Amino acid sequence: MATLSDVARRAGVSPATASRVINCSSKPVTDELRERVLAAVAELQYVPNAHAQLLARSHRSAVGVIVHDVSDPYFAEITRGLQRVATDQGRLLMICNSYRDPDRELEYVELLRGHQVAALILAGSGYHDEAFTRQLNEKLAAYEATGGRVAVIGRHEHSGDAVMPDNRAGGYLAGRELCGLGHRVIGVVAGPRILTTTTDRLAGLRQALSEQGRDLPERRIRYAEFDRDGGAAATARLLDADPELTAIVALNDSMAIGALATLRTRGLAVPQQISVVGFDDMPIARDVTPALTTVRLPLVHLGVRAMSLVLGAEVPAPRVEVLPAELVRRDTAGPVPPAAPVTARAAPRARAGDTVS
Amino acid sequence: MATLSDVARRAGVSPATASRVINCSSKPVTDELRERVLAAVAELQYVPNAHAQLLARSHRSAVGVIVHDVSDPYFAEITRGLQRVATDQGRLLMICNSYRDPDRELEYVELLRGHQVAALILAGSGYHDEAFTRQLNEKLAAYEATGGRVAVIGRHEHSGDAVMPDNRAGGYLAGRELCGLGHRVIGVVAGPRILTTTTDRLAGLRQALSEQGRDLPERRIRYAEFDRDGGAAATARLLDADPELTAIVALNDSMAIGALATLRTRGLAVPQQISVVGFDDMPIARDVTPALTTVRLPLVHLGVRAMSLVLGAEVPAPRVEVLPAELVRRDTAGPVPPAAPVTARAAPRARAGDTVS
DNA sequence: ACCCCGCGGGAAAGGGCTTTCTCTGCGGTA
DNA sequence: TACCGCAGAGAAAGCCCTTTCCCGCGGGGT
Repeated sequence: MATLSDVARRAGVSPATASRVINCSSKPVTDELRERVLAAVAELQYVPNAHAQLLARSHRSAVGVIVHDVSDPYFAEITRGLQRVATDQGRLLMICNSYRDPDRELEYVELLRGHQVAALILAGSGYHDEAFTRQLNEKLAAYEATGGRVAVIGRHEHSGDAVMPDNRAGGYLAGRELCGLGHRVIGVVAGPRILTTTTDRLAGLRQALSEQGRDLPERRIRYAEFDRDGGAAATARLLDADPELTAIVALNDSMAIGALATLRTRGLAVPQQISVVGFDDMPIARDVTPALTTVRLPLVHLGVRAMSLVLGAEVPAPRVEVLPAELVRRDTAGPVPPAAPVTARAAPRARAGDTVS
Repeated sequence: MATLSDVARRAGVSPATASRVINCSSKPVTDELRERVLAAVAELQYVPNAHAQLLARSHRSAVGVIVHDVSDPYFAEITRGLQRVATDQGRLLMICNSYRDPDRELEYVELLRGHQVAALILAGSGYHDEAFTRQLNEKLAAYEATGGRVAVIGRHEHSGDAVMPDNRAGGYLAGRELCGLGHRVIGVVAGPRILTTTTDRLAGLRQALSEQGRDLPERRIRYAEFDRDGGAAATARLLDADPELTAIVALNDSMAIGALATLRTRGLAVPQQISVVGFDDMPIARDVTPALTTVRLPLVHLGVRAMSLVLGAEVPAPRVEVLPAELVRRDTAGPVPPAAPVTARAAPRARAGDTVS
């Protein structure tokens, strides 16, 4: 790799001058030398060593982001919002996937700290895990003590800036909608119970039901991975255990899509025989058939706000912004059926698998 | 930020010793000193400055990846494959989105070079653009000249290692399938014509049709963005121009989903009135209704192979691996309808928009 | 004619780490 | 006892860049 002194030597100038030309420093350089340096850069295909630059410069520019999984549309949307603001300010984003592994999350905090990021954003659910939360907070505090800025999205554990989707209100909206449609026997396809997102959404749902004098017994909740296959499996278990079900709330849209797949396999018509409500309103929700009724979260905006907080002026008091959820009525939630033909749902209809050629 | 010398001072040892302990160097250190250093590290919450390390160490460890958009499932799957191999080898991945902007792609090559990545992987379609291709090749050549490894996925422009999905064969499979089902009037919902992926897939399709003595006139092709909305719009234009259509090939699954949305809006039954074949077999393909018949590409494997090539031993001759496509028959492609009721398809049926509360 | 100022350029000091080289002091061998 | 070798620790030389500090020189003011 060509270095700055290679360029300087070739141009017949000192490294200092070469550096000044390359970085468009305010210090004036005569046109002739400038030309020579630029020519040398082009000939040698010189690219400054970013690590040396970051070491020599004092100010930190990159921002670290830890999400559960960028390829999950929920985080993809949030990340889009983060990117937008970061790009506007000429910041580089370092995105890390924790894959919902708390240990990996801790490691990434260290890693990003080591990479001298100016700020750190943690997106995704928190964990009901005392020990982990304490460790994380220690690490974040240590980072903040050295001037790093931190914001979290959708998790309460951190004491600093936070942007929160209103998960509880969203759960409440889903519950109220189904109650309004007359549903009394509602099952829940939930994410891992260790995630605060799961419990927050459940709490809102529970509140809506209890306002109608109904409760949500644990046997009508199935916990599984927060993805399509988790939703499909949980739905199957729910149906097996409770054939009376007239509605299912899935705690995110991926799980809802899995639920729809299971219902289709079992020949249950949505929403005629059973209703489904999802959560998040990810882009695909409108494209499944029937289109998914779901709770919309302003995902992109969540990212925009978090990045703005973290790159904005430092304020004494930590800021917590709660962004509202809203119900999006599409085609998977309908009135409770007059009488559910119990026999139909007990017998899974075989569905032809994919054929591949 | 605490530095190594802070740690050393606190432990009462030299920076050299501290470094050796922290990096588990092969040089022996007495247990007592080791203890002291470790204690100091913990107390100071010391994290090594990654940039200083990369500067001091000679060997490069990170790998750079340039994709069009990680949140696009096509690239998300490829990236999953890349990650898997990289993680196994303890490599950090730097992932950059070019958003299909050639200039940004060029910039990212520089950026990653500046970050001293050990290897560079470019995934996604190439461009039919002489000037750009030449520039890119120059930059890549310069990088390789300094010991960098390069591999491309799904693009021909680079002369070195490459992993290619068999786009042409995939297009052929889609065409043959529809011909076999009796379709004669086939429309194509295509991505941007500047992308080689588009033209390769089209070429295969064209070949399949011509083997049946049919051709694929340009008026039955609509080029649009390679995403859901592009597919929806292109399908609308296609239907308006050619009501005789009995089948549509979408050149990727996102576009196919857009196509299905448009067909649903217009009240056209799939596959009874019109068939649809997608491309890529992204995970959501099996979950739309009807489930999408599509051409499967081994996306994860594409990533696995590319990373393996680039991290494996250097060989004199550049390697080109072509990974096969296969047809996945689901529910969107059926036999050509006996007689198409032309009137039905000319009149778009209004569809209720989402209602939000 | 002299002094001072300011401009354009270079020398050199870091920035935080790794690693080679050097040094000290110990145990073992002849 | 004298010498060699080696283990374990530190000193110091980079890695590549930025930036401050300093110096020489030419032009304007008096």
